[in-house]
Amino acid sequence: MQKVNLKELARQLNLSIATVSKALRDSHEISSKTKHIVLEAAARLNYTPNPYASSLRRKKSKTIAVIIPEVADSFFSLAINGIQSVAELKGYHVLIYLSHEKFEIEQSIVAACGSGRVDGVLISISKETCTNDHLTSLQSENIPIIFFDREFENFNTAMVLTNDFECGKISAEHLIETHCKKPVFLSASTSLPMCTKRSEGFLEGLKKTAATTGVAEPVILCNGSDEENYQKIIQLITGPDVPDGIVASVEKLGMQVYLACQQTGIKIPGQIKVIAFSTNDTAPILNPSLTTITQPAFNIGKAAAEILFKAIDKPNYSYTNERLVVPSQLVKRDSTRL
Amino acid sequence: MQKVNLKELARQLNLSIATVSKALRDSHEISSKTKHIVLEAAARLNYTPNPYASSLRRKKSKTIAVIIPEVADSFFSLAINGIQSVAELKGYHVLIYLSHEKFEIEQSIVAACGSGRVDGVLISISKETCTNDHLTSLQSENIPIIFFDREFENFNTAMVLTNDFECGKISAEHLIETHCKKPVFLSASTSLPMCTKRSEGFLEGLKKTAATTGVAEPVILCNGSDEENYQKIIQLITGPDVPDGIVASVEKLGMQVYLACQQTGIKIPGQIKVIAFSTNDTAPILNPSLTTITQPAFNIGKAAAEILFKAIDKPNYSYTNERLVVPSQLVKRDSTRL
DNA sequence: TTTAATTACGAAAACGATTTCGGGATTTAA
DNA sequence: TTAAATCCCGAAATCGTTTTCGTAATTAAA
Repeated sequence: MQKVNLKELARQLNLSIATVSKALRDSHEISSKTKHIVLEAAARLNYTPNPYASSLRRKKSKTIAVIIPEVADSFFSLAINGIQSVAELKGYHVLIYLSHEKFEIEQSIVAACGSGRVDGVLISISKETCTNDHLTSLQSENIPIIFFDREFENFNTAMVLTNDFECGKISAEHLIETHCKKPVFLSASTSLPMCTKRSEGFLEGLKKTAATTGVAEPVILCNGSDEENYQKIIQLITGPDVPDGIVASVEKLGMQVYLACQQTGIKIPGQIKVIAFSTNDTAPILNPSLTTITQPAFNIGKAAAEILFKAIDKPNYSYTNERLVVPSQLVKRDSTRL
Repeated sequence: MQKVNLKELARQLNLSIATVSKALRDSHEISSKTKHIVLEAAARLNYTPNPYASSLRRKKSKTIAVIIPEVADSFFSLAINGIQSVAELKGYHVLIYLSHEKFEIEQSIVAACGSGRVDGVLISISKETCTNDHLTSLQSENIPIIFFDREFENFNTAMVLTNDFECGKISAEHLIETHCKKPVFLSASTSLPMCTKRSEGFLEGLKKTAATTGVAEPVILCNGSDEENYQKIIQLITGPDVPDGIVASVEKLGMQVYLACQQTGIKIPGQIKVIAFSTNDTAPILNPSLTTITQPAFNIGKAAAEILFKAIDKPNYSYTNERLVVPSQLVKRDSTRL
């Protein structure tokens, strides 16, 4: 019960390989009578075409790659779901790769996507990524690449992002509304546009307040290890210039702010108000419930995949200029209650 | 800058295709001088072998499939990380498939894994799965299948699980210790051994209490949609026979219990104590912090992948008898505080 | 010196599918 | 009745590798 291929199928049916192949693909060259016979035999013998032989000949792998930094974040879990939902419909297979935020790993992954392994790539670049040679070389093989969530600036390709700058601004404004005098922004990276846009938006939002208020350095970089970031947060909230409002640029930093406040006995929102960019559905039942900027992770993944398949399906379609912004939403909860 | 294959490489070097191929694979048949020349040219021309041609010839895809119900759950996110960590080391590619808990989808996914597409499969079966024909037929193609987290009983293959029964028992005992008189267990399924073992363990743990205490029906089935389950929980905690302790068999049910209590104003742990099987790292900062049975999701994924690669690497190795139990841990927090 | 063994390479056959092309048999048009 | 068109099907090339096998050239053994 194995290894029944076209040759064997053809032998049993006393037909040529060519005929059987064409019958299976419903070619007009084959009579419907023959088609029926072939399909019946194929089902009976449990024939499944060898995907690699097919890919080799057709130069189509029916496979896409998704390259993300980690899968631990709930954002990427949801995004994968979105991607899968459209890949499924198109009958495509999905390879998942993790760069672990390392540029070298990302490079080798991208290289492995060449030579026809995949028909297209969805990528959220790593924090370390500083050149785009690997992406360029893939694109020169005519393999479409789409950015989602995290883009690489100055590389011309389609991307699906959220309104990072605006959300940074909104977060600052919301803190000001709730009477924060000294809000700070915890930035996860200085290289990711996703992150810098959020922090720039935050600073923009801050301009509404008098210049005399605020802390000396409203943007605090937390791009170390989990432990380092945690210590930095502890120092921040127990230090001399303690803020009364914190915006966490990524989910994990938000969690760490909560842990740090819990550990040090600092009250949210009494002493410090907190907003986090997060898609975690536990936000409403946190202690206290967490005000979030909720990204449409599923839809971002879905939209990116849809653009990718448009690019795959029509090779002459100029996909590289597509820019889609799916807006996030501020969901006010108790962590910023007055 | 594309499509440089062996033939082109050989032409430029004035060597035969066979020689170039062998040189690249470091065959002993080729002189080291020639090898150097070939390797240099390959690097210079950015040659990457076509994986599908290679797979076709070698009958090895260097790819494994991971089939899970959903990726939304944090358990599976972590498990994927564990799997990836070993696949990376082995130079394998990872295809992710989602069954959405549907048997039909699972069937077609498993079928697609045949005919050499993957060298092995890691699967956590869907709730609906009631026969194993699809798995049998894959195994008859000599493709190893390993269960992780969720097994299918009576199908003889390797599996990596956690100590579900024991943890069910522990959860009951812990509730009794904290003076619960009427604990209940929310079961996500009656078909998944993972779930039934937990509930059986729970009932076993309950035996320590006098038979007169307890609710009429201590195991409550919540296998509907999110909304249906939520309504069921609301009814439970506002009904006539309200429990004073709840064990949620899966993460999501735990979240819904919290939401329901929040909505109805019922106090945790004052009126109801809660334990959830969960790997969500927000447990410590929930309102109140949540007592969990924490599964070693990463290690389960990792261990399953390691067994799979043992099976792949040595085809005569009888992997099907491997049973690995990676124990979970009860982490006591405020939701079961006295 | 002759024979045997070793070294280094190339020709060609796979792997399993798709597709082009050609040609009998049948039907239609002239 | 003959020419042309249509319908079905098969032979063979092809995709890009890997691998077996054969064979010159060189080296070692006799």
